[in-house]
Amino acid sequence: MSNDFQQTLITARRNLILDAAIEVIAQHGFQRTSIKQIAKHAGVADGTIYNYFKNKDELLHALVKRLTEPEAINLQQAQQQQLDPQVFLATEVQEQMRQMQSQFDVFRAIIPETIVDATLARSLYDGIYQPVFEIAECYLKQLMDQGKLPTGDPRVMARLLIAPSMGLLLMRLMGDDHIETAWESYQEAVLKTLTRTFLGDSDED
Amino acid sequence: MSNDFQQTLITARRNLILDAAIEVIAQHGFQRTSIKQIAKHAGVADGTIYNYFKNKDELLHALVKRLTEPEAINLQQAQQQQLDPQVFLATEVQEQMRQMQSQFDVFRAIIPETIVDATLARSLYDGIYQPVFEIAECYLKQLMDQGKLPTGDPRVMARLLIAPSMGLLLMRLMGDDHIETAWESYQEAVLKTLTRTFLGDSDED
Amino acid sequence: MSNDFQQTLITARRNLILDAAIEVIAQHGFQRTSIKQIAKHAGVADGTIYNYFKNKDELLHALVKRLTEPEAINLQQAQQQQLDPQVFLATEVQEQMRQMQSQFDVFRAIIPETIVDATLARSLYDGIYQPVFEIAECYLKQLMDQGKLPTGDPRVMARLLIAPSMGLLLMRLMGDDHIETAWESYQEAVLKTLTRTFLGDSDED
Amino acid sequence: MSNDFQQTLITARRNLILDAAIEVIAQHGFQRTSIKQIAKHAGVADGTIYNYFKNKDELLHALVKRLTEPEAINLQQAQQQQLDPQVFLATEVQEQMRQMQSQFDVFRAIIPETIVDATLARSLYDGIYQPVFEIAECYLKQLMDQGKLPTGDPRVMARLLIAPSMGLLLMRLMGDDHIETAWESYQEAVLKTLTRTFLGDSDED
DNA sequence: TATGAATGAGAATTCATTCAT
DNA sequence: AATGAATGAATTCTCATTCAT
Repeated sequence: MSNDFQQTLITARRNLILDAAIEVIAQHGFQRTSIKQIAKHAGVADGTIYNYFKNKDELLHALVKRLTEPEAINLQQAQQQQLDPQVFLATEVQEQMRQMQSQFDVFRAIIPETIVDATLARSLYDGIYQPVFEIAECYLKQLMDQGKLPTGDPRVMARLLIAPSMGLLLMRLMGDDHIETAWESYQEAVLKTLTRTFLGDSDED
Repeated sequence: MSNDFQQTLITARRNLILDAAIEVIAQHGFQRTSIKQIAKHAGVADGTIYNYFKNKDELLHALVKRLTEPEAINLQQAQQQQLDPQVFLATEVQEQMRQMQSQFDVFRAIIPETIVDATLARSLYDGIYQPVFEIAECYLKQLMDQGKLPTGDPRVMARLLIAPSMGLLLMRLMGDDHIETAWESYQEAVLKTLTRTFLGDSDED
Repeated sequence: MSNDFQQTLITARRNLILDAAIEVIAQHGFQRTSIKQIAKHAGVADGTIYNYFKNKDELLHALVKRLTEPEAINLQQAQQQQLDPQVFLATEVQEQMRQMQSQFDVFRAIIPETIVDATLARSLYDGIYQPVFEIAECYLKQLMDQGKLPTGDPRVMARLLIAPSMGLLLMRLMGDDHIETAWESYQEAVLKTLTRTFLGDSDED
Repeated sequence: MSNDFQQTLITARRNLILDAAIEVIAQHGFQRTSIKQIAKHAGVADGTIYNYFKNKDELLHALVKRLTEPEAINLQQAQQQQLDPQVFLATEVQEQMRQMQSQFDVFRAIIPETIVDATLARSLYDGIYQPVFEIAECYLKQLMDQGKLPTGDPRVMARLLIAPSMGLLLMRLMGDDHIETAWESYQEAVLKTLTRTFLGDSDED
């Protein structure tokens, strides 16, 4: 009883620290952010952070984990339904870009380290992109088999499906103001181009 | 005379250090790479590096500068010629991806810091992407005016032109093996999809 | 009544903690052992330890105290009896070495700190060695007066009486396997040499 | 040339740091002594110490090494000469106790950690005591074979040879003032008792 | 009384930078 | 110009101790 409550408190505090960490790290970068800064921002003592995370690196891994875990659900649903190609594409892309938008600071905090630390990269990759690839590859194969798509390497095509949004993310991370400001327009635009690319010259406005 | 020779020597040594820096930084990341490591890899003493660069950060800026300066040439050429749209696209994309391939380690070294340091990002952006955007935007406007392209925001479209290769770069940086291995196939594939997107269902090889 | 019972409980728990402390400290050394480790080993919470000991150092002093207090009895007995020299020697040495054997972990826990902390050293010295010295000095003087022993400084001789067993203890603490394994043989051997030294070329079994 | 000189300087500074370390550590104990204290005492910056020793523990190992290396010479000599038993004993004991006296602070610094850290103990043991034991055991066997000594386990006897001086060292480490003050008398006294023990009721003063 | 999360002082260690040679 | 030892600020992390529950 009190145990459950305790657990809730602990989880809450853990998340508090993670949220604080995201903000500061997104601003200054992981390596340039000290535990002291994170602690101060979270309103706790330095040592407290070590009650929740084994070390500074673990904090980053926890960020990746928190990012990858709950979102997975959305994908599973997409997988189970036998979707109309158009809907499939839309769902997939929208979901990707919606997450990039809502979790932008997390990506900003994580991605630079991800490029530098293979373990972290693998963690993020396995958590977010691998599943998408698998679904996409599977789906694309179906389309090819049904003759709705010209034959090609599904691995390549799956990656091309993700590439535009990833590219926009990277450019935004590198400070592209227009992408930052007009993210939603890009969301639409990407969907449009992908539709055209993968489903032929479709009829749209 | 002796002065010129001196200058050449100095430039050579500077580049020696930069090349060493790229290798080590690409492997371990900028923050995790110490001046000592770079110096050792370059075969000079720690202090020597400070004869060529004001401080560690300057080294990174020098990398960006060296990356942006000579390559600009390729773009200028593209700009001056009144190109056939198909050729324009091909040239642009190929050039982008060729550079990403040949300078991969530089990108690996630079980009994580770029995401974290706005000044650096600006430097890279202004040096590499802004010019491309300007040319592309300008070119796309022409196409629209000529009715060869449906109307749309040229800023968005220009960025969509770059996005796929940027996305592939990011995924490769994050350790995607297939992209690393089959970069050339992706180069072709990107060109194909962009052609289809921007120039309609074109005739492919 | 309930008070007495309470007191017993408290003493029991105190000893529980001390016993746990001995085990962990003997294994890792006092400074390298954290309160957390001791608490865990004792099956109590960190804070609980502070209900029984003012601070970490007090725990060590308590160990010394517990070691010195009850054992004193054995000495008193030795003192009161007018012993045959041979028996005196035997009793004294056996008792020393028996205690070293049975309380080895305590010595292992205490002695390193004892060397470093004068107060602690004094505590142990006054509790264990001083009394022995006093008895021994007194006894040796008697023997000299009776001409049974060549004249000499009783302080020196008393210390020489203890030195061999102390030396063996130290060597064992430093990891001498043979001494650890064959402690009993050493007990005999020490007795034999001391007999020869202090009581002349005696008749041995 | 300049290289040799450099090397000398480096060795000198290393020894400067070691000497400073001995003084401070002997006073407060290794764990309670911070690198800062040692650096201050040595008149160098904190970081400088890490130019000479990989970490704090290495400093301790260096102390042991410096203690064990040069002294070994004395033993080798003893080994090669076919000594008169009396002379052998005297040399051995004197050497031991002379070293304990002259290097007392080193022992004070080292021994507590030695008890707590098996690796360190092994290092000291192998460096100082093992050689003595080997020589002594070998020598004692000879004596036994020649019938000059009653038969017994040479391992035990060798250790009994060392035990008294070790015991005195320990007692002195634990703050025994008389031993500290009258070390030389103890040196003589130990020799006398060992002579009596191992060589029979010898004729002396 | 017992608990164990929070605290923050203090320790070891790293490393960019300087500067005497 | 090149060197590399010295520096000390800054960082991560530990852990004795406290205190609200």
